[in-house]
Amino acid sequence: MEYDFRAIEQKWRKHWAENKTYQTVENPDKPKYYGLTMFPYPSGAGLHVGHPLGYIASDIYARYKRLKGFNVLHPMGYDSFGLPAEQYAIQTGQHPAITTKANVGRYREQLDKIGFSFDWDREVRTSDPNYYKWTQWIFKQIFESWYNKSTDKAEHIDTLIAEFEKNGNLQVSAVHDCEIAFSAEDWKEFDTKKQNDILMDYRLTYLADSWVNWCPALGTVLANDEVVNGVSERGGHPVEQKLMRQWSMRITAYAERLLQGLVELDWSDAIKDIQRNWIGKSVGASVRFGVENHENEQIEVFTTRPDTIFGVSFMVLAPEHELVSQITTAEYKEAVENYKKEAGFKSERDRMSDVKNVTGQFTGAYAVNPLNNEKIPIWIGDYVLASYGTGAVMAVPCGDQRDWDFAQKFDIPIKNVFEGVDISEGAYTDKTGTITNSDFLNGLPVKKAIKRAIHELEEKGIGKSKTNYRLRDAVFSRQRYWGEPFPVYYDNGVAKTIADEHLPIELPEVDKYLPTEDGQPPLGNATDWYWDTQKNELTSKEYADQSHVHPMELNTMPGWAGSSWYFLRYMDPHNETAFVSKEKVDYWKNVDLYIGGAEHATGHLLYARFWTKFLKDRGFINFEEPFQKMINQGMILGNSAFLYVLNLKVESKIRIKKHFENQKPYQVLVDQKLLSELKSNEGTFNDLIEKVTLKLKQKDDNLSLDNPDLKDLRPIHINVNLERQDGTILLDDLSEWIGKDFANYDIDFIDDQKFVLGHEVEKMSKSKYNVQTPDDLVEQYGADTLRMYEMFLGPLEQAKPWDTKGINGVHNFLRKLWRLFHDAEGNVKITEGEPDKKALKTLHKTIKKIQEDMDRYVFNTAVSAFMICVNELTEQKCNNKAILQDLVVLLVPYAPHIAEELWVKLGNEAGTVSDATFPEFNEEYLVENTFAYPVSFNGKMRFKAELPTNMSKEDVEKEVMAMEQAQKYLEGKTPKKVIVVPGRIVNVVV
RNA sequence: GCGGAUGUGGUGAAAUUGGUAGACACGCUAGACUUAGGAUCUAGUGCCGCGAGGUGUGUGGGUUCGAGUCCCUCCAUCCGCACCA
Repeated sequence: MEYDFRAIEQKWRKHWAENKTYQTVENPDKPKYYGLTMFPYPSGAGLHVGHPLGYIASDIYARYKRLKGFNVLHPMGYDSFGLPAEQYAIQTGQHPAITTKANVGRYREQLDKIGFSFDWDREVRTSDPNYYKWTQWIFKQIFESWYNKSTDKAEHIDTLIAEFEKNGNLQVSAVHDCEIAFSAEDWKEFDTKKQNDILMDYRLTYLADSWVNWCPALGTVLANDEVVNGVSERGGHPVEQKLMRQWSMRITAYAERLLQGLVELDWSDAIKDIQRNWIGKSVGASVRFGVENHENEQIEVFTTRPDTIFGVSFMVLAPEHELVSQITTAEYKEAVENYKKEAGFKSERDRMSDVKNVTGQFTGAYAVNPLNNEKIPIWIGDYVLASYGTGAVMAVPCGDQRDWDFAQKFDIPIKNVFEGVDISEGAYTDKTGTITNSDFLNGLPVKKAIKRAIHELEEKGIGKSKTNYRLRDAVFSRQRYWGEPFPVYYDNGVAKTIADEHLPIELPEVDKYLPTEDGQPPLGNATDWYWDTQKNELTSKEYADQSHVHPMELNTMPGWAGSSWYFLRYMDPHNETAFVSKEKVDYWKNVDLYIGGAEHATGHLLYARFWTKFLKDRGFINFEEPFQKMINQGMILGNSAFLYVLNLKVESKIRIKKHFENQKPYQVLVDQKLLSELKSNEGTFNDLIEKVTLKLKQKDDNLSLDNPDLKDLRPIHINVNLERQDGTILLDDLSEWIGKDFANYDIDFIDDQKFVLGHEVEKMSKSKYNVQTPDDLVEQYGADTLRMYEMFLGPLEQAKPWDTKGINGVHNFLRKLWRLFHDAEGNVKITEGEPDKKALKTLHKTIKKIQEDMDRYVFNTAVSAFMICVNELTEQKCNNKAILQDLVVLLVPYAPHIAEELWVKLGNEAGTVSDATFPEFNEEYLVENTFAYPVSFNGKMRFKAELPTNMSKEDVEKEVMAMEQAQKYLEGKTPKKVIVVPGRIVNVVV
């Protein structure tokens, strides 16, 4: 019997499903292993071959851990709230829940075909009310918390209220936005509204008017990580800054811990660096400068170089800085206003691309350096950002290149505070050297000078040491329908949360998914979107005028809400009384291995860390990093196929109306073969032009080609699934696929009725017609082949082009494996008895290799090791049961279906191989008596010398030098030196 | 500009601690068998050369008996950040 993968795979998938082979139960007697892959957004396009890459690696590792005796949690679910389903709903009126359900069904079908060991009983979907009930609950916990800097953790808001009642906010050290100071007495005097407003400034999620990234095309605000180069990450739509009342998450409270926590994580440096960069910590000082003629005003600046404070020769404020209008003198009013206007017109994108161009405007005002009372001009300039630091810089042209450029452009004097450094050509930005011209800092090296300067500033009460972060609070509101509703209603403008027992607050039905006519989010279309505080239920807007009926929050939560904690829900997915039970989270703890894309570095991966730390602070879980080790799988790129269209402009001698229609380009279809000829040989191109011209003349004598040029060649994507093995596409397939437009192309210049395709590696995408689904490959080769092939492609982390050419090699390997167990007639042929030495060596070499590769998360070379093993056993004609049995177990993680089948053929109970024991490596079988020493002369390998492994260095040297070949390479000379590394190499230096 | 990653045959790649460069596979060449198949088997396959031999891991240099691996220089590609004070 041949290897019938279709029958085998179907049979075992059914067996696993029926017997719940992969159901996971908490078991305190076994060590736990939690392997997780980033759950997918179920898009309408289905899975392509890039998606399963990470899942396969994760599954292999999970199955491996299982063989190693671990109790394995390996779940899967869906990040099922999101924009595409909603956009589709807007277009078609189809409820996103329906689309989502259909897509999830398709994903599940595709995933099921690949033989994953997921425990599907633990599936979660973020759009499921039973799930988002707890997302809402966690939101409430965050709402009811503040960040206490003295304990360095989040605490319940009640502890803050108690403190306010006792001492006001005078002794509170919190991360907050509160701009007023008040005593206990003041607090008690405040009305409820005022108290709530103040608390809002302390809550870890808060409602505030903030500058947000507004994307008109998507009709929603976006978080900073969702904006890339000034346009939306999804769809590439323009984004503008807008002041809006929004929910935000006070992630900045965790900036330092998010930064420090990275140290302990086993993540790639790339991702850690991206997060560090995003958090953007800089240490320095804040200094207050006085303003001449404005005794009551001070300008606070942040600087990382307080040591250069005597080198300050001007000050620059952001155009939006609040003091600008106050301090600008009458003389400069108009110029300043004009500059502000101009700066305001520039989009963020323009400002970014226009870095080189220095602009600014003098305000007429002067600041006073608090250390030497020197008068310095105050400018405004758009290189200073309102949103970073204090929106003002003390400009030190000798030590900062941008300040230097600015001073140069506007002829502002440059003071040098660095000893023996030339600053005539540019600023000196190194943090080394000695400070001079700086009063008490003279003669100090930079580092000491920084400390000394801060000390002095603090002493004089004009500044203090300060740490600044680039990280901003994350906007948490989205003006969309398909997301978690907030469990919040507004009682006379005061945001109040709905009690836990009434959660989840389910998404209301709406008749359309667009914003309302007065510009409110889609939930504004819902009729039953009012909260009745007497009945404790949602009610209709008809009752809106009743005093106990209040409007609900109209925004929904962003996509990252549900994904910030999903890994916890898998532990206890059906719990109705808690988001996860204490016992279960204490057992499973955090994720041991997380596999997913690197593109979530500043989004999901940061937010999930933030929420985890928060949940730890509030005592709900006992760890503060969600993902201990992470591997970022590389993108699988598509291998796009191309044909080319040569557009030749047609010119008519007679310029009368009827000829205009002939003036559209004459299009010649060119394939790769013709293209190379055209490029390499000018004659071919001239030939072609001549022939085309002839054709035109036949049609109408007045027509000719206008400046034919090979540059007017345009590639067109061809569906890669129509490509044949030899890299061509048949005329019929092509014309059918392109459709009626095909008639416009002249194809006479290609022979054979088939077209040679050109290729280019690009991102896999529907629009490039280069998407390949796993389904076809599973159909053609089987899931085991697909699994092994995806691993065989190369290192997991690396981006690599998808190419099915090599898949035969892996498929052949499985067939060869199959033949090891069968005779020529296809009957099972396995012998009992003691295995021979050679076979044992092959097996144990393989065990060692697989073990080592798993330990360092390398999957491609493990596949090679299996191939080598089977090649050797085939050569040895080994069909010994003991050997084959261990081999089958080794193979379970990679090719579970065939392993199950062979396991049964070996006489074992069906369905038990997943819980077999990983074979023990035994060094003994690898011990050899002799070793073939490579003998090099001056580092060049010349020949090999087979010598006993236990031979001493001296004897090896003697033996080798006595050899005939050695004499040949010595050419009669005496060796200067002979290096012998026992069991490794011999190198002769001549 | 700053930070990170990667550069090895025709292709995907391997070389884990400085020790035989190209394992394994695809492709290709030649051959065997054959109820022509997307089957199996044998031999070959980095480049130059008939050959002995030479040469070879992006470039140039260095350390070393020995460098794909370590150090310095430069180049290319990709990713992230970018007037961050």
